[in-house]
Amino acid sequence: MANITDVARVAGVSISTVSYALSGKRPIAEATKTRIAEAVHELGYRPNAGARMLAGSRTNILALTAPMHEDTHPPALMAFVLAVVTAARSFDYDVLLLTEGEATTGLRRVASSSLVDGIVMLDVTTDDERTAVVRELGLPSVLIGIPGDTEGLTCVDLDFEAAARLSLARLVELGHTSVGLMGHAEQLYGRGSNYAPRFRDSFLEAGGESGIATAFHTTEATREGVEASLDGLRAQLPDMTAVVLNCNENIHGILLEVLREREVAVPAALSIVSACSSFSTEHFLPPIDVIPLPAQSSGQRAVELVVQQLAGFVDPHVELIAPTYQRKQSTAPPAAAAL
Amino acid sequence: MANITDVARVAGVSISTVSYALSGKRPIAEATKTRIAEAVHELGYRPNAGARMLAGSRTNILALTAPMHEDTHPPALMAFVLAVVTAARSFDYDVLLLTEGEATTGLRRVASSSLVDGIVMLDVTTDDERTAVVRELGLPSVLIGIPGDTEGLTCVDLDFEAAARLSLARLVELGHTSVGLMGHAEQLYGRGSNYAPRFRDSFLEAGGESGIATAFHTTEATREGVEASLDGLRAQLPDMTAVVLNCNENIHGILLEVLREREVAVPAALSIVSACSSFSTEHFLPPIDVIPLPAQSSGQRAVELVVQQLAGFVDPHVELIAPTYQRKQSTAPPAAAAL
DNA sequence: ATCATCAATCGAAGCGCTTCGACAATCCAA
DNA sequence: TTGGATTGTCGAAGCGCTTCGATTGATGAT
Repeated sequence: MANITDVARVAGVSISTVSYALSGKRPIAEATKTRIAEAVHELGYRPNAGARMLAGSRTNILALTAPMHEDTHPPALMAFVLAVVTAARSFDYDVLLLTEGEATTGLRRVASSSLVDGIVMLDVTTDDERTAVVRELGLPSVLIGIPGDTEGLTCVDLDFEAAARLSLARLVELGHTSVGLMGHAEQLYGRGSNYAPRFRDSFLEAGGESGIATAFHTTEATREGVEASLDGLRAQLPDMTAVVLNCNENIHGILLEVLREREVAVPAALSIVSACSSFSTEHFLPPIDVIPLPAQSSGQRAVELVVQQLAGFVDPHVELIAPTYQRKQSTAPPAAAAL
Repeated sequence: MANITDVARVAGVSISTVSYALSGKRPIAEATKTRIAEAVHELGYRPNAGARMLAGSRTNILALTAPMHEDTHPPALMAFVLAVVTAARSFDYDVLLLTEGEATTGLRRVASSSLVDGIVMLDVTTDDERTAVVRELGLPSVLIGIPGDTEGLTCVDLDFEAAARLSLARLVELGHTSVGLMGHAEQLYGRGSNYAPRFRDSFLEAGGESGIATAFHTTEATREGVEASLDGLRAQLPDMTAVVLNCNENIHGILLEVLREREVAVPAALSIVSACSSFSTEHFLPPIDVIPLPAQSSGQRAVELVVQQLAGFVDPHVELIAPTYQRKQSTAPPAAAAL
C-alpha cells in the first residue's frame, strides 16, 4: 500500500508539499498539484486512516448510537440510520454503529479512545441515560429526538406539536368538526419516548382552541385493539367523520381492513390522516394522506449540526423540523357537508 | 486525555512495560501489572485508537456492508446488523456501517485507507458486485448469504435446502400428504437474492422424493395476492392440508385473516409452518410453527470467521447453518387422518 | 533602491502507540 | 558450578501523517 512518501518521490516533491496539496491548507503551484494528483492516481494512494487520526486529531468518524427496544419500529430506525450514514458520507465522515447494551459504555469507549469526532443519537427517550454521558464527554453531539432535559444539548426532531395541529387543521379546512386520534399502544404514553404524548396533547389542545370535538384512544396492534380503539373513539364522538392516526404501520392496515368489513367507505364516510409515520402510505387502499416522519431531513440536519460543532462553536439548541402534509386519497369533506 | 506516557510515569515504569502489561505479549511481574492497572484506573487511560492503528496495523474495526433495496425486509436487516454488532463487540471490534450507494467504493475506501481489519457482508445477491471487490482487496471477509460464485469466499447462511426439507418432513410426520408452498413475490425469484429459489427447488424436490404432493405459488403482499396464492395452491392440490410459508411477515397476517374469514381452522383444517422468517411468529393467532432465520447465529458465526481469518489462515468455504424447527400451535395431523 | 508581503516549498518535530533487540537477574538441568 | 532458558524491564526505532517554522524568490508599495 503506497504511502505519502511514495507519492512525494514520484511527484518529485517533499511529503509536506503532498500533504498541503491534498489538504489545500497552504498554497501550492498548479503544476505541482497536477503532478501530485497524477502520482496519487498512479499509485492508488489513500492516506492511512490511523496516521491521519494520530497526527491530525481528526478521525472523520461519527458514532451513531441506535438502541433497539421492544417498541422500536425497525423500519423507522433503519430509515434514520440510513439517513445519518448517507448524510455523514456527504461530509466525508464514516459511521461507527453503537447499539443497545453498549449504549453508555460504548460512547465512553469510542470517545475516550478518540475513535470518533462526534455523536449522533437516535431514538432518544425522555430520561435517556445517554444524555448524561454526552454532556460529560463534551464531544460534538446531536440528538434526534428530544429528552426531558435538553440543557446543554443540541436536538433535532419533527415538530410534533405542529404536526398535530397541522393534521387537525387540514381536516377542519375540509369541514370536519369531530375528529378522533388513534394513538400508539398504551405503554408508549407511560414511559420512554415522548413524541407520542407530545402529539396527543397538542392535538387535543388544538381541538379545544378551535372548537372542534376531539378524542384520543390508545391502540394495540391487533384486530381487537384496533376495533376497541375505533369504537372507543366513536363512543366519545358519535359524529366522528375523521380520524388521525399517530400509530405504527400495522395498525393502519388493520384499520382499513376493519373499515372495509364494516362498509365504512374511506374517505366518503371517514377521512383518515396518518401523522408522523416513518413508512410509505402509498400502498394502502386508498393511499393515505400523511405527515411523514422526516427521517432523511432529520438525519441530514443532525449530521450538519455535528459538523458545524466540529468546525466551530454552536450554541446548544433544539431545532424542530416543520411538518409537511402530503395529500393522497384518504380525506374528503365530511358526508354531512357533502350532502 | 491521559496517554501511555502518563501511565508509565505514574506506575514508575517505561512505556513499553505498560504496553506489554496491557497487551500481555510479554511476561510482566504481577506486582508491576497491578501498579500499572492502578495507574490506568486512576488516570482513566484509554489507548488512543489512531496511534494503535498506526503502530499496530490493527484497527479493531470491521466494515459491515448492509445494502437496502426495495425488497429488503427492514426488520430482518436490522436483526442481522444487530447480531453482527453484538458479536463484533464480544471480540472487541467496532463496526463501521457502509450502506448502498457506497457499496463498492466504500469498501475500497475503508480497506485501502486501512480503516478496517475485515468485512462482513449482508444481504448478498446472486451476482453481487461487492464479491469482486472483496476478492480483490484480499481482506478477511465473510458473506452472510451465498452469491452465485463462491470461489475464494467465505460464506455463512442458513441451510435453506435443509430448511425446506425439514419443514416438509415435519408435516409428513404428522401425516400430511399434500403440502403447498406460499413463496415470496414473483420478482424475488427472477433476480437478486437466491435463497428464495433455493428453498423452492429443495421443497419441490423433497416432495418428489418422498411421494408427497407439493405445489408452489408466488405471493404478493396484498390481500388479493394472498388469496390468489392460496387459491392457486388449492387448484393444484385439491387435498392440500398444510401450507409452508416462505415469505414475509405481512403475508402471514393476511393469510390468517383470510383463513379466519373463510372459516378454515388452523391447525384443524390447515396446518401452517413458517420457514426462514426473521420475525417472531409468537404473536399470531395461533402462534405459528417456525424454522427461524438465524440472524443471531449467522452474525455471530460470520464475525467469528473474520476474527479467525485475522488470527491466521482460514480456507475459504461455505458454512451452512442447520435449521431448527420450533413447534408452536399451527400444526396438527390432517383432518382426514384425525378422523 | 528598500523593505515588508506573499507564494511555494522543504525539513523536522511530534502525535501515541507497538515491537524489536538488549540486558540483567533468576532459574534449573547437566 | 556452569551455561542455556526464561523472566522482567528498558530504550529506541518506527508506523504515516500533519503542521510549524524557515527559506527562497518574486511582487509591490514607498
